[in-house]
Amino acid sequence: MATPHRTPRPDALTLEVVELIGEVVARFHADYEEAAAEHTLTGAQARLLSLLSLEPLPMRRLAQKLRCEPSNVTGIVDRLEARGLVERRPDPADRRVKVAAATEEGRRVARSLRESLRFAREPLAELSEAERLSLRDALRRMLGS
Amino acid sequence: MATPHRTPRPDALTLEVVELIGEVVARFHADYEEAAAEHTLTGAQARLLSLLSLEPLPMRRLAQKLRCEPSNVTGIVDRLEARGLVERRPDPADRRVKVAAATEEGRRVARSLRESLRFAREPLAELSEAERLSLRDALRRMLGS
DNA sequence: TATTGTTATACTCTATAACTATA
DNA sequence: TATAGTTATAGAGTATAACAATA
Repeated sequence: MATPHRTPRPDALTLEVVELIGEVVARFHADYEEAAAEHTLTGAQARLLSLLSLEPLPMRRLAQKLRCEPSNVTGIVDRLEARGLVERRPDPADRRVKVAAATEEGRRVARSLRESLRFAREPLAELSEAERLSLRDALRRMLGS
Repeated sequence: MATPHRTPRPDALTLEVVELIGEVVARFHADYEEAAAEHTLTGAQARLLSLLSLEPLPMRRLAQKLRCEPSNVTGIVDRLEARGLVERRPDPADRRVKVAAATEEGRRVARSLRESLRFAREPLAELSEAERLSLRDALRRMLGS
């Protein structure tokens, strides 16, 4: 066979970058979970609350954004609602829809959560502005945006 | 008060890079979970198996590497062992210790898992070699290595 | 006494399927 | 009929505490 691999085997540089990204991902996640825990939130709760702190969303949309089944969203919103961080509102246009929205307190917690994310400061602080710019451009191109 | 913030508020560029890293993290995770699911593994099982495909490790060390409690490792190894992907070996030097090791089949699955990680190819393929080099350097510095 | 791994327990997240109330 | 949200269910991950075997 002339082409033993359907897709090209990544070169050494690519493999190293993948490895490094894996480490960054692990550190980012650990930081995020830790910051959530400091606010007595689980990671899933923190992610949902962060989304709602930007704009209210129907349950269905939340499930899409969180890449999970709609039935899971019910429980997560239930728990946040029980703590007064989120509320469910009716949608006047479609009475089947429930729009989840962060409360004042919910937005406060989301802001505090965002600011306690050390990842924004520590590892990035190691980089010069030029490095941050080139990092930004590389990430943008990777994400195809 | 002269200094209203204990830590400096990140500038706009830093915030954008954090945002982008968040997206990369999300995509990486989604890819990883999907690749694991294709092998009928959960994310946690895939991570543990990947670790063991490099070298056998005592249960305690596994917990440290996975950043979780040792009691959790018991269950994950149980499930992988039931499928013949991992085995527990005694440690001759300390009879309290059990060393988890990937079986031949486990290493095969780990290799297949690694190769099915699209993240290694698709987003990085968008970058030129020079961009990958500068991305590597930035990531290295962020991780302090 | 301290440490390793396990068990028991309780909670959360997750997907699947069935249900309800709307559309 | 189709859709939005919920409920019921079961499996998996997680932390905590208590335990047995070994150091």
